[in-house]
Amino acid sequence: MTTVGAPTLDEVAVLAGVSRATVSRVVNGSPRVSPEARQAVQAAVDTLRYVPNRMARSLVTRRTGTIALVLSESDTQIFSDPFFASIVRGLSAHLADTELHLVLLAARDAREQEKIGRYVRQGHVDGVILMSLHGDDLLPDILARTHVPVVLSGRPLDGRAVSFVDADNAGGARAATRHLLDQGRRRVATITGPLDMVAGQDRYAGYRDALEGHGRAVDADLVVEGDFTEDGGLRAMATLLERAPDVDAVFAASDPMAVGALQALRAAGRRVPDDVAVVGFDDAAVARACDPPLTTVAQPLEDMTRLLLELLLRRIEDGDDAVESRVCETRLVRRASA
Amino acid sequence: MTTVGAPTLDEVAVLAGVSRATVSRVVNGSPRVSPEARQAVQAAVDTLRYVPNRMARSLVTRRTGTIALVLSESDTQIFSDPFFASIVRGLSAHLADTELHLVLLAARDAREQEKIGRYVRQGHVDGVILMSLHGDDLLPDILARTHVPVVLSGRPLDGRAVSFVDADNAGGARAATRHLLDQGRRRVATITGPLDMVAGQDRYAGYRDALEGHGRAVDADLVVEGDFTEDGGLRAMATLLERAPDVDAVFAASDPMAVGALQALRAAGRRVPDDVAVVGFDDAAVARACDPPLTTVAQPLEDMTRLLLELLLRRIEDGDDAVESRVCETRLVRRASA
DNA sequence: AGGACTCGTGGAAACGCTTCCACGACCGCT
DNA sequence: AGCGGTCGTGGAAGCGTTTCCACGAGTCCT
Repeated sequence: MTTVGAPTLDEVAVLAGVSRATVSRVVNGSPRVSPEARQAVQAAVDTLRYVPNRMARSLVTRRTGTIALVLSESDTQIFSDPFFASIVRGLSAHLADTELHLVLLAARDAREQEKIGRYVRQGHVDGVILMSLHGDDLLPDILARTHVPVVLSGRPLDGRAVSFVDADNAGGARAATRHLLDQGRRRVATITGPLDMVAGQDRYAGYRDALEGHGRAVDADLVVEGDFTEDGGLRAMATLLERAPDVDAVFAASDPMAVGALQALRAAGRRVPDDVAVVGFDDAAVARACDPPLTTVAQPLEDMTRLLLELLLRRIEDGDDAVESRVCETRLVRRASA
Repeated sequence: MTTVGAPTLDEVAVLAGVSRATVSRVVNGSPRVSPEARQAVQAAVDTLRYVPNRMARSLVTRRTGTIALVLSESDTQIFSDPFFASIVRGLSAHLADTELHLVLLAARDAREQEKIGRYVRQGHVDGVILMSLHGDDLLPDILARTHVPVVLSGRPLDGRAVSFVDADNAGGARAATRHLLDQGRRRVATITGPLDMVAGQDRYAGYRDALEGHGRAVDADLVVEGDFTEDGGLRAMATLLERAPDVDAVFAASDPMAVGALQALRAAGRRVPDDVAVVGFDDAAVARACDPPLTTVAQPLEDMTRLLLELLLRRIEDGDDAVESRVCETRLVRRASA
């Protein structure tokens, strides 16, 4: 028994003068161990710097102690979205005092998605949280075949039966648009998200709802599709100003796009909110920092990440396939831009 | 032998009418298998949808087939840095046709860093690539104790003996600054990166070098510390304009900061490059897209990620502790901003 | 024709852990 | 005093692989 590699349970057992079984019990915090034995084992663990071998443990427990957040985005662009960063932060925070680890997996194309599928099927993780689904996304199907619990961040596009947690995107967009209409704005435009994404669709639907609720028709000139990025927002606003110079309000489906719109408006010499009112979505940090500060729609990120984890962990624990989902209320945050 | 869980080697063996050993051999592509046996096994694998259990395999091979990219950044802010996204993209691309998986691990505080240390020590990964080190970073020490191969993206701050791959930051900054001086600019400022990061320090050092090479002293009024973000760049440029209204050139240590500077300059009514020339660093996508397009310093990302992987994989294969490092040349890309 | 190969194959040990089961020792009760 | 309990403990089986070793059947040489 040389001490070349990492120390094993046996070595600890020998040093502590007990059996492997007892060491295992101590390491796993079983109550059925005498104080003396426990202490001897602890000492041995410390002097040997023993760390259980995860592979060996997983082989018998069928648990890895890690869950994956998988991002399926053609571009690596998603990284720059503050919403994504918030989700990561929220999940990490909730996991902080558990022994569950969070790993991020990114797939840019179909090949990488297949690779992630293999990774999951091979048993590297206990469950996965899936984010950012475009219309043509293969991952839900790939993962469904793995029999590993999955919960989506965001409603699935095709209404399939999976667990998910989402914000009330339509409701938030409706509130935002209504806020603009209630101010007496006559030409309320929108910069939508990508319309092959649910969040893009739902926020656009909310915009339409609000308009129709005020007895207005949707004017195609006032709708431009964006891509959730600041740069996309800038370009979209420029297009809008060209197509409809009389625009006096705009609902951008994300804060970065709203910030981009702000820049385009400044470049065009329009004052915000006097000439054009702007509302964003997400209540990202940038919404507070920009000039003027953005009126925006806040999502309860704390709650959403907690629910995401609750749903996933319950499915992992119980091993059932019950699908369950939650939709969280949004809140309009009024600042200077509208 | 019920088929409740995932199928095992045994089940495949029985179905194919061979032994476990043979199945293992064909699954692992050993040449010492007869064509008939191979075919029978393949068929069985296909009908059973057999996927080897990674835990069991790792237990004996001591390999997990995954490497980690760990990000140690107090903020989740690093996600929004295009340089980070490029590294991820490069690594994924190089790994695409291997069976090695890349997972991302993020640590925001000391506690999460310890947790990552445990994750690694438990044997979840074969090696780690460590990114974005601040001065007070604990991770190199934590990881050193795990005996898992580590290579740093970026020179270590304290000159410790570890493998790393870095761009010639000082050289790039020197070239950028020289480019400005050679145009006859008299008041060349810099917006530095965080000075507790190596990239921040080295790029600042290159700026000083170039200045001194031209027989100029560094003017403290012309040096403002930024944080690599666009917003930080905007604020820094504003400070610069206030402290030194006669500034006629600025070297920003990252493209996002340069873009921020561009905005501040536009807001202040300065023309670029006529009144003030601007040079960035990284040659991010945004450098091409902004107005005017940025002159910037390109790093050979393709090479850097390839080297990162080469160094790491060699250490994994050979199991040696040889430290080795590479510094890659940068290249000045001239566009309209300077 | 017989020995020395190579080649494909299967049995079995090993990887490091958890957990079932059995077994003594001790307790408090009747 | 004897009996049923609880409690702490150790032995051993088992998780799904890989891989060493041995073995029989060919093949090729002298």
